[in-house]
Amino acid sequence: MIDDTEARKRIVEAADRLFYARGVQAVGMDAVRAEAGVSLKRIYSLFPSKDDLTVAVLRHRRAQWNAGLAAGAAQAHTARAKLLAIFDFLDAWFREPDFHGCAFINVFGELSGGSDDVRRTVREQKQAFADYVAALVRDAGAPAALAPQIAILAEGAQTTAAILGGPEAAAQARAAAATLLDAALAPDAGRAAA
Amino acid sequence: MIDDTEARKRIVEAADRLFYARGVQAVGMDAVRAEAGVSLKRIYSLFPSKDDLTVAVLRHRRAQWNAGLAAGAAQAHTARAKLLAIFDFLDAWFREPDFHGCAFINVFGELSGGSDDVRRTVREQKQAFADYVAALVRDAGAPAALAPQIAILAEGAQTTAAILGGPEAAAQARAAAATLLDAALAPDAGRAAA
DNA sequence: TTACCATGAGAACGTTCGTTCTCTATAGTA
DNA sequence: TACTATAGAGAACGAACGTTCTCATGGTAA
Repeated sequence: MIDDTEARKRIVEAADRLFYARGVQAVGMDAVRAEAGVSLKRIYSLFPSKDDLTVAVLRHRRAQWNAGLAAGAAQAHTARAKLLAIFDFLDAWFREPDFHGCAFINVFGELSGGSDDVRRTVREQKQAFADYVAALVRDAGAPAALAPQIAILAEGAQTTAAILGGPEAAAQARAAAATLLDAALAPDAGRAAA
Repeated sequence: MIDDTEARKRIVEAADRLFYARGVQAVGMDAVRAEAGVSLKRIYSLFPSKDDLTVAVLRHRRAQWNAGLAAGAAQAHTARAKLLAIFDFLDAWFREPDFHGCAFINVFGELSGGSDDVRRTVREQKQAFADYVAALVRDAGAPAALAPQIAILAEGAQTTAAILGGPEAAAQARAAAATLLDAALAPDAGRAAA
C-alpha cells in the first residue's frame, strides 16, 4: 500500500494528464482511477468530489508554471531580460507536441458556468502572473502601465498558439513586448511619466 | 406553423444565448427546445446533431462579431483609426453585463478534445480576424509583422477581461497597440523594414 | 488459528443527456 | 364527414457519469 502523500501525487498527476488532454468533463472518474492505479474509494477519501480534484490539478499546474517561469528567469540577469524570458518559456511550451492551450483558460471556458472554486482558482493564477509581471516592470524602471500590456501579450500568445496551432505567436508577442519596453524606457517616454 | 428559415433562426439564437451563458455541455437539447419554442423533432430535422447546432451557433456569433467590428471601423477614417477601433469595440463588449469571454475561446476550451468541426470553425474565425487585422496594417503602411502583434493583443484582452472580470484590458491593449503602431510608423522604424 | 479491520475491485444507484419513437390533435381535401 | 399527412408534446431508450456500496482478500493482533 502507498501512503496518502504518494496516492495524492499519483491521482493529481494522472488527472492532470487526462484533464488537459481531453477536458475535465470528458474524463470520467473511472478513467482517473485507471490512469492513477488508485481505487475510487481511495480517490474519494482524498478528494471529496471531482470539483476538489479539479482544483488540486489546477494548483499542481500552477506550481509547474511557476517553476518553468522561474527557471527561465534565472538565466536572465536584468528585469528586462526576465520579462522577455517569459516569451521564450512560452515558445518552448508551444512546441511541445501535446500543447493545446493554457489549461487555466481551457478549464475556465469549460467550467465557467459551474464551480465557483474552479473559477476562483483560475482567477488567482492569472492575477498572480499579472503581479509577477508588474514586479519585473517596476524593477526595470518602466511605468506601471506597461505591466498589463505585457501580461495581455502573454495571454494572447497562449490562445493564439492553441487555436491557430503553431509556436509563432510566442516570437511575435516577444517582439511586441520588446518594442513596448523600448518605448517605455526611451528618454522621451519619460515626459509622459514625469 | 413557422417556416424552416424562421425556425432555424429561433433555434440558433436560443442555443446561442444558452450555450454562451452556461457552456455547451451544460445545456441539454431539451433546454434549447424550451428556449426556442420549437419541438425536438423539428430541431433534429434542421440540425442532425448537437455538434451541427454548435457549429451553426458559432457561425451566427461570427456574423455578429463581424458586424460589430465593421460598425466600429465605419466610424474611423484611417487604417490606423480602424485598428484602434477594434479595441473600442472590445471595450464596449467587455462592459456588457453578461460578458464572460470570447465564445470561440470558451468553446475551444470546452470541446477541443471533441468535435473536429467545432475546432475547425473556431480556427477559421480566429484566422479571419488575423486576416482582417493584416489588411488594415497593410493599408496603414506598417510592416506586416505588426499584424499578429495587434491580433495577439486583442485575443489577450478578451481572455484577460473574461478571467479577471473588468473592462480595463481593452484600454490597456489599445494603448499597447497605439505604441506599437507609432513605433512601426516612426521614421527610424523604416531602417529595420528597409 | 481465529476474529477483525482496512483495502481494492468493481457492481450498483440515481441522474442526466443526446437522440429516437409514439401518440394525439389538427388542418386540408374530397 | 371520413381520410391522410404532418407536426408537436413528451415518453422512452441506451449510454455515460459522479458517487456510494458490497464483498472478497489479505494482513494483523491475540
